[in-house]
Amino acid sequence: MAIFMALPSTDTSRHDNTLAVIRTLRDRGPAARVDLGTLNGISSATVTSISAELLQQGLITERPPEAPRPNGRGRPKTLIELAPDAACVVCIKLSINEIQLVVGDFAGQVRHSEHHTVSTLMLTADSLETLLEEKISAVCTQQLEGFQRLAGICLAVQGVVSSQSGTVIWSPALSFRNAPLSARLAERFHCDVLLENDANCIARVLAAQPAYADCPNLVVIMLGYGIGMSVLINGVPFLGANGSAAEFGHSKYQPDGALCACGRRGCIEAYASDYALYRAAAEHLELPSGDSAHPSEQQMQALTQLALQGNSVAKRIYTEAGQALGYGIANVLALFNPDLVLITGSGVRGFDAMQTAMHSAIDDALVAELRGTTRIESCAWDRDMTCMGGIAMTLNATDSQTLLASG
Amino acid sequence: MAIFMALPSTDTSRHDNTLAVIRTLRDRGPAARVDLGTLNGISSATVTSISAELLQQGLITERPPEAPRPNGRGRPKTLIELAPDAACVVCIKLSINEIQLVVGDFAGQVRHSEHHTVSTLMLTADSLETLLEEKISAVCTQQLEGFQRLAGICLAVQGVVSSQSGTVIWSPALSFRNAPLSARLAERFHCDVLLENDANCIARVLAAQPAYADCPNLVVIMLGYGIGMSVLINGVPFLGANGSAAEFGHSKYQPDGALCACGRRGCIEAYASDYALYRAAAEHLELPSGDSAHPSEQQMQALTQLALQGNSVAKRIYTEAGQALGYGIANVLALFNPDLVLITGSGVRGFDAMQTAMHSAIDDALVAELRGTTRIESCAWDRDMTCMGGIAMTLNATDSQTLLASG
DNA sequence: CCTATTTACTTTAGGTACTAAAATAAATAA
DNA sequence: TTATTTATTTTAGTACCTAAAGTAAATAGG
Repeated sequence: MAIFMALPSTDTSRHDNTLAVIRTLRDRGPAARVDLGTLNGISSATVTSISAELLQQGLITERPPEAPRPNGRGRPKTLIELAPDAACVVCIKLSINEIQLVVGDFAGQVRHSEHHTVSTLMLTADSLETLLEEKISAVCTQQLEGFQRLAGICLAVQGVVSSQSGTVIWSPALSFRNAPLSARLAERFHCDVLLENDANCIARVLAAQPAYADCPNLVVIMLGYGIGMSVLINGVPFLGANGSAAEFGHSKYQPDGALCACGRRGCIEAYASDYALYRAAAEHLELPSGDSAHPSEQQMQALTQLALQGNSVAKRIYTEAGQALGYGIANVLALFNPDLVLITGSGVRGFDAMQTAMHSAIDDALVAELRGTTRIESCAWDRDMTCMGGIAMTLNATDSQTLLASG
Repeated sequence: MAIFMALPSTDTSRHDNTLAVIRTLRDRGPAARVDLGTLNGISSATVTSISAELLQQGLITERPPEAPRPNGRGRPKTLIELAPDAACVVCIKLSINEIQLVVGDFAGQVRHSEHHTVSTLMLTADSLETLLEEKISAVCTQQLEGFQRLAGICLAVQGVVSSQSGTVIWSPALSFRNAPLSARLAERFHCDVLLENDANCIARVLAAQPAYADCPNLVVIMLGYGIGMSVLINGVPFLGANGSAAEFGHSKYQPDGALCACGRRGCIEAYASDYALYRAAAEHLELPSGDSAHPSEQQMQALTQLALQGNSVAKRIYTEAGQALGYGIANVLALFNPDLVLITGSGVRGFDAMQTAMHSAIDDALVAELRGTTRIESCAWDRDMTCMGGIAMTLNATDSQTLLASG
C-alpha cells in the first residue's frame, strides 16, 4: 500500500474543491451538482468531474429520483449525498466521573451513544489510556460493522489541552497533568486522534446553527462545575500559543477575592461555577446532602429553586455570581469584541437568577463605544452537543485522508 | 479607464505568487530569482516568468552586478529589487496635540517626515478633514516628484477605529466621535485610505523584527497618555467584530476602582497610564508645573525619576500601577495565551519602577499551567515606528492595485 | 400525442499556470 | 583552455478550470 509517486503537485485547487463539495454535502445534506457549483463558486462542469471521482471511490451516492415533487419544469436535479458508511468516527467526552462514547458516520449522523460512570479522578494516565482503549475496542466490535474504515477518534476534554501535541495539560476531571493521550490511541487504532477542548466542540455545533450564521466572531461561555470558554474567530476556534487560550474561568474578577479550584483567588469561576455557588450557599442554607465540593445536578437545582423562589441568601449568592460573570464578560468584550456571547452549559439553569446583576455589571464596566454591538444571550444545554461537535470536527479534519485512502 | 473584461479567472495562484515576490523583495531587500523561488516555495522558472512581467511593468529593476564579491563558483546571481519610485504612500499619525506626516516609497523606505503641533481636541470632524487634505496636498506637491503614483494613505489613530468602514469610533485625541474620515480623502486623492489603530502599526513593525520572528501570536501593550494594545494572531492584527478588540486599557483591575478617562471605574488605564500616574502623584508631590491632566514628557520624566531615586510616594504609585498592569496582563494571558507580550510606548520610561509589582501580580493571579510559556518583555520606544508600520501595512494593502494599475 | 421550452448534466475545446528537465549563460578552478 | 558549478531561460508536458456546445429529461401547451 506504499505510495511511491508523491507527485509534488503544486496546484491544490482540485483537492480543495473536492473537500468543499464533501463539506457542503455534510453540512446541508443531499444536493444537486448545479447547486454545489453555485454554493462553492465553481462551475458545474467541475462538480461533474469531482462527483464522478467521488462516486467511483464510493464516498458519495446518487439518490434515486423521487416520484413526488419534481420541482417544476426542466430536467429534474439528480441529488448526490455522502455515503454514510464510507467512514466513521468515535468521539469520547471525558468529564468528571463520566465518560461518553458516540459513534458518528461519514455524513455526520450519530449512530450510537453510550455513557459510563467512572471515577475519573482516581485514574492514572496509564489506567485512563487502557480504559479508553477497551471502551473504543468494544464499541468498534459492536458498532463498526459495515463501515469501510475508522477515520478518526476525538477526545473532548474539559480543561487545557494542546491539540497539536495531543497532550492534556490540565483537566478538572483528572488528577494528573501533562498526559500525552493521543499517541497511544493513534497507534492502537491506526487513525488520527484529535484532542479537543469540550467548549470548542460545543462552539462548533452552535456556530453551525442558522441562528448564529451571521456571527463569525462568537464567544461561547460554558457554565457548569467549572467555567469554560471557546472563542471562534472567523468561525475557527482560537487556541493561542499552547492551546490554553480562552481560559475565561480563571480570568480575574477581584484581586485577592474568593478561592478558586485552581488555587488562586478572585477567578470568575470562584464565584459563578457550580462548586462556588454551592460552597457559598452551604454555609447558610439547608440543602440536599451529598458531596458539596462536587454538587450534583439535583443539589444545584435545589439551590437554583431557592434563588428563583426569592430566598434572600440564595438571591444574594446568584447576584454576586452574576456580577462576577458580568465583569468577566466586560473584559471579554473589551479584548475580543465578538459579534455574540452565548452562555450555555449545565449552569445555565441558574442564568435567570444571575442575568440582571450580570447586565448591570457590564454596563458599569464599559462605556457604549467599548461595549460595541455585541449581543449576549443564553442558550439551552444538551449533554450530547459536545460529542456532536467533536464528530463534526473530526470528520472535517480527516476528510483529506479519507479521500486519499479511497483513491 | 473602465475595465470591460473582468475575466472570471478562478485560478489566483499567479496573482498570489506575484504578490509574494513583491513582499519578499520589500521585506528582505534585493534577491536573486532562485532565492525568491525557494523562499516562496515556487520554481525558479515561475519566478523568471513573474519577474519578466514586473520588469516590464516597471515595478522592479535588475540590479547591476557588483564588481566585488561574486560569491564563489558558478554563474553569479542577478539581484532584482523593487523600483522605489513605482509608487508611494503617505502615513499620518494622529495623536493628542500632534500630527506627523511621513512619505514612504514602494520599497517601504521613509522619504520624508514632518511634525505639526495642532490642538487636536479643538477640531471638529470637518476642520480635521480639511486640515488633513491641506497637509497631504502640501506634502504631495513638495515630495511626490518622480513617483509614478500615490498608492495609498494611512491614518494611524489612537483609539477605537473601524478599518472596514473607515470610521474613527472614539479617540482620546479628538473631541468628536463616529467620524468617517476615510471617504473624503479617498475621493480627493483617488487612492485607498486605510484607517488603522496606532498600536496595530507598532505591532506590525515589531513583528517584522528578527528577534520576534518566532512569535506569531504577539501582544503589544502601548503605555503612554492612555494604554493601547494590539494582538497579532498568526501575524495578523486581530480586530474583532467592529474593530474595538484589544482594548486592554479599559479592561478591569478593580470593580469600583479608580476613575478612568473613559468615564468608568477600575480600568487598567486608570492606574498605569501617564495621566493616572501623574494624577495620583500630583496630590502628594512637588512636580513641574503644567497641565496635569495631560502631563508632558518632561513632567512624566520628573515623576519617574522620583520613583527610581526611591521617593516612597512615587514608588508606591508605580507599584500600584505595576500591580494593575500585572493583573490586566494575567487576563490577557488567560484569554489569548500569546507567545510574547511586549510592553512599549512612551510609558516604558517608568517600566523599571513597575516591573517587580507587575510580575508578582501575574504570579498571584495565575497558576503555572495557565500562565503558559509566554515571555513578557519591554521594548524601547521610538515615535517614528507608528508611521513605519502604517507605511508597511498600506503598501501591503495596495500592492494588488499597484499591480493592476501598472498592467 | 407531439413539439417547444426549460433546466440539469456531460463533453469538448481552449486557456492559464505550474513544474521538471533541457538548454544556455556566466562565472571559477585547475 | 577546459571542466565544473551555479543561475536563468526555454521547452515540453500536466493538471486544473471554464465557457460553450451537446445531450438528457422533465413540463406546458397545442
